[in-house]
Amino acid sequence: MPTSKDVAAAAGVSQSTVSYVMSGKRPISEKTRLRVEAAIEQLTYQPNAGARALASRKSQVIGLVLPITPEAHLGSLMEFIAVIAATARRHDHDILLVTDEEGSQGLERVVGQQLCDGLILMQVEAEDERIPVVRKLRVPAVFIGIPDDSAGLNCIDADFARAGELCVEEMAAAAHTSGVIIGWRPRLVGSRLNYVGRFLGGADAAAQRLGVSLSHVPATSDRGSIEAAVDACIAGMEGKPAFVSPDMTVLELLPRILRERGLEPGKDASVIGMGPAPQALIELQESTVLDLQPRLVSQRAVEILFSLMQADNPDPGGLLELIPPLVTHRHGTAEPPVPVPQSTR
Amino acid sequence: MPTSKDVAAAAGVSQSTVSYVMSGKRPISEKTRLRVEAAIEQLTYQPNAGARALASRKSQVIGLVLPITPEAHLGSLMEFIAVIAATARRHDHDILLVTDEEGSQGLERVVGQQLCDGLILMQVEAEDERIPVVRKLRVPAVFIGIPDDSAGLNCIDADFARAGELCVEEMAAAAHTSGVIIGWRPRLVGSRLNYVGRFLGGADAAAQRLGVSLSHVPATSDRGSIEAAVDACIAGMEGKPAFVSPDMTVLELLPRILRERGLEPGKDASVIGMGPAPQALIELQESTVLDLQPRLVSQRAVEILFSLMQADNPDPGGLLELIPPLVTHRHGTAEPPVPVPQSTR
DNA sequence: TTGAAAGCGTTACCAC
DNA sequence: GTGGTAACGCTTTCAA
Repeated sequence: MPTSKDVAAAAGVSQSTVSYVMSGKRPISEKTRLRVEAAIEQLTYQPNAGARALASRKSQVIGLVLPITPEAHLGSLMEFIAVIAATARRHDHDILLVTDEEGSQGLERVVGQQLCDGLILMQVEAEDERIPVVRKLRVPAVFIGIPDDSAGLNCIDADFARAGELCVEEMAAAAHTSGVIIGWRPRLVGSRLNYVGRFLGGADAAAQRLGVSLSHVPATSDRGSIEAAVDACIAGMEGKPAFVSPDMTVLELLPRILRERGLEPGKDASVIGMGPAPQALIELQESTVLDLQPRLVSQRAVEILFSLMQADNPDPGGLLELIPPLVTHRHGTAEPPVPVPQSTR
Repeated sequence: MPTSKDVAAAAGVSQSTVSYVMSGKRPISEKTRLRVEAAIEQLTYQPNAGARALASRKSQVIGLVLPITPEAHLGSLMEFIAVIAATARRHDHDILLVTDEEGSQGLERVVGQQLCDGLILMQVEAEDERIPVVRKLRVPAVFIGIPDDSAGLNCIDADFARAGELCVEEMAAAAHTSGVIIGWRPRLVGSRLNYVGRFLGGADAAAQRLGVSLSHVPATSDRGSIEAAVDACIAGMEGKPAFVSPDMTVLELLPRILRERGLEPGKDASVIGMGPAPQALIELQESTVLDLQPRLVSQRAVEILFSLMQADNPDPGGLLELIPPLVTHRHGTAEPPVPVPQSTR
C-alpha cells in the first residue's frame, strides 16, 4: 500500500504538501497540485484511516446505536439505517454499528476507543438507560425518539401527536362517528416508548374536536392478542368499525384478521394507521396509511449530528425536532402528497 | 482521555509493559500485572483505536457490504445484520457498514483506507460486479450467496436446492398431485440471483421423484403481477391448488390474495414456501414455512471470515458451505424442528 | 507557496 | 520479566 510519503517522492514535493493537497487546508499552486494529484492517481494512493484518525483526532466515523429488541419492526429499522448510511457517506463519514447487545457499555467502548466522532441513537425510549451514559460521555449525539427528559439533548422523531390527529381526521372524513385505537406491545405499555402516548394524545384531542368517540384497546404483538382485541371491538361497536393503529405490526395483521371474520377492510371496516416502512405500504392497500417519513427523520438526524460535530461545542443547548407525517395512501383514492417539515424549540 | 503512557506512569511501569498486559503477548509477573490493571481501572483507560490500528496494522473492524436494492426484503436483511454484528463483537470486532450506494468503489475505499480487515458481502448475485473487485483486493472475504463462478471464493448460503425439494415434499405429503412455483422479481429472472434457479432445480427433481407435476409462473414483486400469476394458476388447475414460493414478499402477499379470491389458504389451497425472517413467520400461519436459518448462515459467515483473517493466508482455496433449511412451521400441526448443518467442498 | 519536523498513541523488536 | 525506542502514516505548527 502506497503512503503519502511515496506520493510525495513521486511528485517531488514534501509529505505535508501532499496532505494539504488532499485536505485543501492551505493554498497550493496549480502546478504542484496537478503533479501531486497525478501521483496520487498513479499510485492509487488512499490515506490510512488509522493514521489519519490518530493525527487529526477525528475518525470520520459515526456510531449508529441500534436496539435489537424483539418488538422492533426490522424492516423499518433497516429503512432508517440505509438512509443514515447514505447521508453519512455524502458527508464523507462511515457508519459503525453499535448493537445494544453490549448494553450501554458498547457506547462507552466506541467513544472511549475513539472509534467514532459522534453517535446516532435509534428507537430512544421514554426513560432510556443510554441517556445518562451519553450525557456523561459528552459526545455529539442525536436521538431518534423523544425521551421523557430531553433537556439539553438533540432529539428528532416523527410527530406522533400530529399523526394521531391525522388518523382521527381521516376516520371522521370517512364518516365514522366512533373508532378504536388498537395495538401496542406489552413492554411498550409501561410508557417505555412514549410515542404511543403522544399518538393517543393527538388522537384524543382530534376526537374531541371532531365529536367522534374513540376507545383504546391494547394488544401485544402476537396475533392472538390482536385477534382478541379485534373481536372485542367488533362486539362492542355499532355501524362500520374503524381501526386505528400506530403500530406497523398490528397494521400488517389487521387486514387478514378482519377478513377471517368476514369483514372486507376498506368496505366493511376501515383500517387507518401509519408506519415508517414505505415498502410495507404496498401490502396495506386496503388501509389509509400515513407515512412517518423515515427518510426525512433519518436524514435530518445525520445533518443535525454534523452541525454538532462541526460546532465542536460541548453543550449546544439541545434541540427537539418533529417531522409531521404525510397521508401517502388513502384507501380507494389517488394519493395527494403534502410535504413540509417543521421544527420547534 | 488517558493514554497508555498515563497508565504506565500511574503503575510505575513502562509503556510497553502496559501494552503487553493488555495483549497478553508476553508473560507478566502477577504483581505488576495487578498494578497495571488497577491503574487501567482507575483511569478508565481505553486504547485508542486509530493508534492501535496504525501500529498493529489491524483495525479490528469488518466491513459489511449491503446491497440496498428495492427488491431486498429489509426485515430479512436486518436479521442478518444483527446476528453478524453480535457474532463479530464476540470476536472483539466491530462492523462498518458499506452500502453499495458507492458501488464497488466503496469496497476499494474501505479496504484501501484500511478501515477494515475483512469483508462480508451479502446478497451476492450470480454474476456480481463486486466479485472481481474483491478478487483483486486480496482481502479476506466471505460471500453470502453463491455466485456462478465461486472458484477460490468463500461462499455460504442457505441450501435452496434442498429447500425446493423440501417444499415439494411438503406438497406431496399434503396430498397434492400438482402445484405451481410462483414469484420472483423481474430483475432476478435474468438469473441475477441464482438461488431461484437452485430452488427450481431441487423442486423439479423432487417433483419428478415423487411423481407430482409442477409448473413455474414468474411474477414481479408488485401486487398486481402476483395476482395475475395466481389467477392464471387457479384457472389452469384442477383440485386443491398448491402454491410454492422461495420469495418472502410473495409469501406475505399470497394469503390475502387467495382470500380475495374466496380461497381460504390452508383449506382451499396450500401455501408452501420459505423465508429468512423468522419474525415474519407469525404472519404466515396459514402456510407451511421453511426457515432458511439466517442466524446460522450469518454466524458461520463471520466465523469463516475469522478463520481466514487469522490464517492471514492470501489465497486459502475457497469454500462452499450450504446450510440446510428447517421445516419450522407446518400448517395446522405442531412443528417438530430437525436441525443439522452441513458443508461441502 | 512550500518544507522540516514534532507529535498523535500504539505495538513490537532489541536489550538487559 | 521488564524497559527503551523505533516504527506505523498522517496532520499541523513553525520557518523560510
